Amino acid sequence: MNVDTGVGMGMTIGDAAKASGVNAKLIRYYESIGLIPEAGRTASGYRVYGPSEVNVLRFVKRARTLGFGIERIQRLVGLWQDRSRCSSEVKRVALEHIDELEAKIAELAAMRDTLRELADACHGDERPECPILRDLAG
Amino acid sequence: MNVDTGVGMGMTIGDAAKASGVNAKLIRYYESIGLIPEAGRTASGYRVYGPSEVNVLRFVKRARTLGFGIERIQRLVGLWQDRSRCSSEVKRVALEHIDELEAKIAELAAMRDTLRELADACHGDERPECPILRDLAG
DNA sequence: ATGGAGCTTCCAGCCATTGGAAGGTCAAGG
DNA sequence: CCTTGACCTTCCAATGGCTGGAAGCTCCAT
Repeated sequence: MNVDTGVGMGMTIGDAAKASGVNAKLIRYYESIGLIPEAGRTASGYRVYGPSEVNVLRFVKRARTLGFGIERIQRLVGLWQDRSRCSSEVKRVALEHIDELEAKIAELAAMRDTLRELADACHGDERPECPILRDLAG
Repeated sequence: MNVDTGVGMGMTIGDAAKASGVNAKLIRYYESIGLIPEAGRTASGYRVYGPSEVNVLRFVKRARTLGFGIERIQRLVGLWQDRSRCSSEVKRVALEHIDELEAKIAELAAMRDTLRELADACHGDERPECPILRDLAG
């Protein structure tokens, strides 16, 4: 492969996957939903990636690791590539996400706390009597 | 409606929904995936529910509220209706779920902590410089 | 020339739900 | 008796963020 795009060596989707940590299937998916722009193609139809596309993929990967949803990542990529951005906009996106994380954490922690209490009260032996089931049965 | 099933009044799916807190659509779905047994039917094909079916629905609802997945709820319902169960089995199911909740909470909390640090370091003003984007860009 | 690795597209499934369309049924009011 | 409208039925599609597989094409080394 190694198609010369004029600004450096082009890599296949597999190479871009290795370089970015985003697997090939997912790269195609991201392209299909418009999260990343359509990749260039060789004459035979293979997608071609350069260093800057790989950087975008790495950015997306890191953002996903932090739990951002696709839509927000789209906004973040847009801001990242906008030299006249305000950091306040970026911060707002981050704070929104933090709020959602907090809400989810609180929800899960409430479940855990309730269950912990019920499990602590359960003898966990061969007898049928069980506070967990008593609670679930209302 | 009010079909006499011989053990009390039968209710429609809408009444069962109101009585259990599980909406009609979801009741049908639960039946379709085998979480709950197939409901009886009137001559004209309407599903019929009695008090014990409503109790199962309430049990399922409560278990979902505690975050249990469908498969585990199936096990819990089975144990609930098994008079020769061991409470240790119920407890094991609960503890498995607690472990998963803990893992998820830890994952989300790690995201939140990282983001909080980045957001705290971000000026959030009209300038483009932003630690959040710097982090994401690697 | 052949083999196999890698590329292409498309389709389907995961989880637990929700929404909608198209059509049948029931009870109340005129 | 007939209409209205609330309810019921089934089926199909979408959500988010992937993952897997099938069928077919291309590239490169042997």
